[in-house]
Formats: sequence, structure tokens, C-alpha cells
Amino acid sequence: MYVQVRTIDGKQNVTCTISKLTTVKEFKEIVKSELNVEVDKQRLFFRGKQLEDDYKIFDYNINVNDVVQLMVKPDLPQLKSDLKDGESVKSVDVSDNESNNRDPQEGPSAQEIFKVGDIIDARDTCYGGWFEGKIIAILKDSSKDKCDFDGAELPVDDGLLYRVKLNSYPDDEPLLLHLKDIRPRSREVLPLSSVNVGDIILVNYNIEEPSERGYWYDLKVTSIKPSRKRTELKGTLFVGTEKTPLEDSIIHFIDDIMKIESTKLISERSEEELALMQTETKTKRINAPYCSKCSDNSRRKCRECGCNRCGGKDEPGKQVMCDECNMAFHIWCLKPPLSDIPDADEWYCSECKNDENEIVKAGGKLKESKKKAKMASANSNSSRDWGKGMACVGRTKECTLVPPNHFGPIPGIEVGTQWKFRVQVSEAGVHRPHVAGIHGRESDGAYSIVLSGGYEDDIDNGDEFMYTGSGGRDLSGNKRTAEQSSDQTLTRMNKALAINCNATLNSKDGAEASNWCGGKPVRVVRNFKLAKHSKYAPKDGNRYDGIYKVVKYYPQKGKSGFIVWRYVLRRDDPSPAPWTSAGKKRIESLGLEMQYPEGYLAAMEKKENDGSIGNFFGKRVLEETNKNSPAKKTKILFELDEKSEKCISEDSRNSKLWSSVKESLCLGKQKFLSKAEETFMCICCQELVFKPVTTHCSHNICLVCLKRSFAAEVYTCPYCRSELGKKFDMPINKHLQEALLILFPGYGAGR
DNA sequence: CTCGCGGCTAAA
DNA sequence: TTTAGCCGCGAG
Repeated sequence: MYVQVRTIDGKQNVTCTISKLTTVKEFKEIVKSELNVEVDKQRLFFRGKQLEDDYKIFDYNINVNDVVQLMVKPDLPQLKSDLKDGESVKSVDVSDNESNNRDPQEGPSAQEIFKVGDIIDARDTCYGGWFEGKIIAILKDSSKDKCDFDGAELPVDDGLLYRVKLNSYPDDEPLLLHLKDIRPRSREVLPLSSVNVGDIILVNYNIEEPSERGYWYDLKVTSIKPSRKRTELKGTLFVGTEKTPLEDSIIHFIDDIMKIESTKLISERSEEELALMQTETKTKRINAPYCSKCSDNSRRKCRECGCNRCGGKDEPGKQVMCDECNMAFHIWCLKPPLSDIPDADEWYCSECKNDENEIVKAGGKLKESKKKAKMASANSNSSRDWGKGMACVGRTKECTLVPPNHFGPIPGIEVGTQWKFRVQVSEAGVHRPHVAGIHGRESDGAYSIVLSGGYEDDIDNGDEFMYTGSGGRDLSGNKRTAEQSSDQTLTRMNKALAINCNATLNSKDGAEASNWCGGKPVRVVRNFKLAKHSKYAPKDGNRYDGIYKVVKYYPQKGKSGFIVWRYVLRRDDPSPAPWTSAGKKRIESLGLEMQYPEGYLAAMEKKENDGSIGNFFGKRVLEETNKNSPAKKTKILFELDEKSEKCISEDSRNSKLWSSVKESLCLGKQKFLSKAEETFMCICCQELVFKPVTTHCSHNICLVCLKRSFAAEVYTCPYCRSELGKKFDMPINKHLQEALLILFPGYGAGR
């Protein structure tokens, strides 16, 4: 399996090949070799969650081609020593000389933003969140002698250092921060209803455990999805002084949203505002509790953070902690009780001690994964690696053009279309199951089948073939296939396929259609593994061969000696079959080529290059021959017909988008269409725009989606949030609609 | 919950 | 080179 690792700034992006059992620790080594970032400088994030060393890729549900973000820890400036040094020798404490009560209009102070005693939020360099604090001193930063404006109105760095005492940690040494990590205290709680996409707000988030309470961070809202149960608030979280963005962070504490106060010059503030800046906020923001069970309530008994036996939190000095499970125990609550805290370096509670005696681990000092219950492979002591390839990956897209119970061809999918993997066939909507041969419903019929030579009783004659039902196999031991070991029954998928036959269902003897063409259509896919028994199989991958009908079906003793259900299917499709010369010509003229998952070829090429010299050399030779063959280049060039060209040129409002889409013409029809699909996808419903409205800001949104937004009293463009105006009359861009209809036959069906 | 004509690894 | 063994995932 391959994933993308992207640096936070988005400047670097590499493909890494890993398995599902790769640990985060190992992963970091790979990242180190790819991006040359030391392992201990790496922080990896996926879906807003930090990846921790001892967990596995599997624990985080990372799928193929997913993007893992890499944050490089900055070299910590040694502020502490600077402080001691600067304080005594170089810096001047401006707070004493230019006092708080001076006239704000006066002289150089007009450049000042904060004064001593201001109640502020401070961004902590350790956790990267905003904490409530107060400025207790302002010092000159000896390393800087002028302001750093960085093009902004207010300086990013005003050449001063602010000494800040945090409310939550009054005993800690005060922090010394630059201007960029300080801002006026957030005071206003925002109701979710007043938050819009694009806003930047202060939210509570836990990087390690997003469902629990954490620290306070800035969030740029990217989506607000209202739902019956709970509104989903998603956005990009900014962590630390580097403002590291964590994309797709889902905010759980949607009632705890605060407005970010703007930083202003003292001279621009009113008397009232200045007074407010010096006033402590009434309520304290809630940070992550140490104990999620009792929320650190000292009066509540808790077996998590208190004594594991009685729950009491009294006399912590008389509690002993287990080195395995980290639970605490009063020495008198133990059985048998201890008279004193044990001297030994390690101590284990009775549960953990037993475990250790039962399983003899060689140097097994590693703490067990919290999620091992969920992870089946961790329980089986098999050392077999898995999850490197495409066998165990999930879908990355879903066909929404037609429902899963759709009979007949999938609009836009031509006979002869080829996919390397079954999961892609599923994504295209042609055959949804990843493994199974028949897709259907017992009550409805079968929608599609795959021939891949897995059943010995199949006979393939191209236009007509004999298919075998499923079942009658012992799949115990978590298998997907096995040899026949019992009789098949006409149930489940077997029954579904029987329903397609244009005859009354007979689950005893089977049935034959008198008018076979009248049966329900079955999409047929042939897999390259079928080649063992059939000359109609594709050379590689899976190929859509068109519509077939069930002529008859009946139970019969198979080669295994057990009863199997056999089905005769006959081709009934207007397009020529892929193995005929007409079919081959058609495939050629449509420019149909093997489809690979996104990023797959790049990952494979990389793997080859990383391998032996021989592989590397062989690859290079292959590339050279391709380059020197102009015939190949011209062959895959795809040209638009006159009608499409005309429609596209008439859509003048999207001329820019169309010309970028047209750049993909040289990559063949399929690449061109997927580029068009991507370009004209509605940001609201994530489908091809239907009855599109083109805004003045040149974005395309479905009419219904835009109406829905206006109904929610949001009168801005869902793409860029530019104001559309309450009275915007939403004209449908008929030219775009027509162009898309020509390119995507059947688009908008069922909408 | 069960089922399953994939696609991989590691042993033979 | 062949083959035994096994895993998530999506669908019913």
C-alpha cells in the first residue's frame, strides 16, 4: 500500500510504500530516508490526529493514497538562557519607564500594542495552543533592533518580548513570547449558528484524542454539516507558533467556540477597550482534564486517576503505581496490603503480574497497544506481514451516478473498459463487491457478475457462457475461497441470479426462459485469471464486456461431486464484444486503456527504481523506447467531436476552466473525462454540477445546492464565500449543462 | 451478523 | 516457480 506524505507547507510530497502492520516508528524511518527529516523532529498527522510511535498504520485506518501530514519540529530557541542573559545585561524593561498610564497618543508609544497587565491569550510553544494569561513585563528583544512588518499593517514582531504568566500554570516560570504568539483574550462565546465556512475561530481540540477535550486552537472552518443528531464542524486547525495546519479536524465541542479578538494599536483603542484589556475574564476556559473519567473533580471518587481499588484520591504519597497498567493503589487497599511503598525499581499490580507469568515475553517491555482489542492481527501471534498491496484497501470513491441496485449499463462506462483491480471496478459502480463474483439481491435479481476462473465448472464461449453459483465451500479460518465441500443452494446470490431469468423461479429444478432477451440485464466483467480456461479473458486486470441475460439455470453435480447451480448467460449488447475485430477497433478509437488507482503507477515506478540496478536499468530502457515511438503518442490523443467543441466554446463563462480541462485531451478520453468531472464537481454535494449556476466569482454550484444554502440564510458563494447578495436570482448556465450532458451521457439521471 | 471468483506474503 | 494461508472491506 502506498500513502502520500506531505510537509505542512505543502511544498514537498512523497509517496511511501508501507504495509498495514508498519509501525509509526518504522514509518518515520521511511519518512526520514525520503525527506531527510530526523525521526525525533517528525510529527505525523492523519485526519487531525497525531500518529504515535508504538501504534500501527492499521490503528489509524489509513487507506491507500491517503495524505499524512508531516510537521517538522522547530529547533527550540533557548529562551530561558536568553532571558537570564538579556534581562541583566542587554535588554531594557520598557514597562517601568514608559508606564501604563501614559497618554496613548504620545510619541513612540503610538506603535505599541500591549501594555503590562493586559489580559491576553498566549500561544504556548510546547502544546501549540492558546492559553489564558497576563502580561507581567515587556522587554526589549536584544536579538532584534527593528520591527518586522512582513508586509502586514501591524508588525509581526515588534522587537519586544512579552513575559506572560499563564492562569492555568501559576507556579510555572512565566513564558517569554514574541508578539505573534500574543493576542487580546477571547471573550465572546459564539453560537454555532453564527459560524460560517471560511471563518477563523477559537475551538477546543485534542490532537491525541479528538473526541476528548483538549487545548484551544485556531480553526479555519471548511464545512458545517447539519445533521439530525449533531452538527459536524470541520476545518483546518492551526497548531503552534508555526501555525501548522491540520486539515479535516472535526470539532466535537461545538458549544465551546470563541471569537478571536483582533490585535490593535493602543492608540486605536477607546478608553473602554483599554479598561477591558486589563480586566480578567469572568469564566475560565476549560482545558483538557488530566482524567477524562472524572474530569479531575477532586471530590469525586475515581478508579482511573485515584486508587484503582477504592477510588480515593487521598494520600497520594501512600499510593503505589503499577509499571504495566499505570494504575495507582493505596498500599492498604492491596491484597495483601503493603506496609510501605516498595523500594524496587519496578512494581506490578496483581493483574499485570499474572499476565507476565502466563506469557513469557522475551524482553517484551513495550506497552500493549490500547487498541489491540480492535486489531485482530495483533491478537494472532502470526508474524506474517500484510496490507502492502491492493487486497485490503478500502474504496476511495463511490459511484453515486446510479444506485447500487441499478440494472443495466453504468452511464459513461464503455464496453471494453479495463481496471487493474477489483476495488476500482467497485468504485466505478460496475461490480460493487470487492471479492464476490455475483452482486445482487435475493428479492430483486443480480446486477453484475465477474468471471475469473475461480469455479471449475465454468465454461466460456464468449457470446455465451456457463456460470457457477456461489457457496458450498468451507470458508472457516477467515478464507475468501476454498474447494467445493457441500451442495450449493438456491439462496442469496444464487437466487438473485436466477431471478434475472425470464421464467418463474424454480428452486428445485431450475428454469429456462422462452424469451431469454426479456430477462433482467447482467453486467459482465471478465478477469485476466480466467485465461486458464478461456480465450476470451483479458490479458490483465478486469474488463467490462457488456450486458448478458440468463437463458436458463439448473442444479447439477459438479466436478467436485457436489451439487452446484449452473447458469447459461448469453450476450445481448449493442456494442461489439471486446474480442471481436469490431470490438477491438472500437476500444482503439475510444482510447480505452487500463485504469490504475490514483497514484498507483507512480508508487510502482518508485518501487522499481528503489530496487536492484537491473530493475532500474530495465525500466529506463522501457521509457526510452516509448519516447522514441511517436506512433504511440499520436494514438492516445483524443479529439473532441464538433458538437462537444461547439458546446464547450459556447460556455464562455467557464472558458478558463475548460481550457485547463482540455489540456488533458492528450492523455486520452478517460483521463480527459475524469479531469472534467473533477473540475465541475459541486462543492456542496460532491457530484457533477447539475443545473449549474455560475457565480460572478466564476464558480459552479448545483441550483438545488445553492438554494439550500440561501434557505439557511447564507448568501455567499459556497466555494469562496464572496457575497452573492440575498437577491441573486441564480440563472442556470445552460451552456455548461449542455456540454456536460454531451460528455457524460446519462448524467443527472434520477436527480 | 455472515459471506466472498482478491491480492498479497512467505513457505515449500 | 507454485501454493498455502490470511487480511479488510463492502454488501446483503
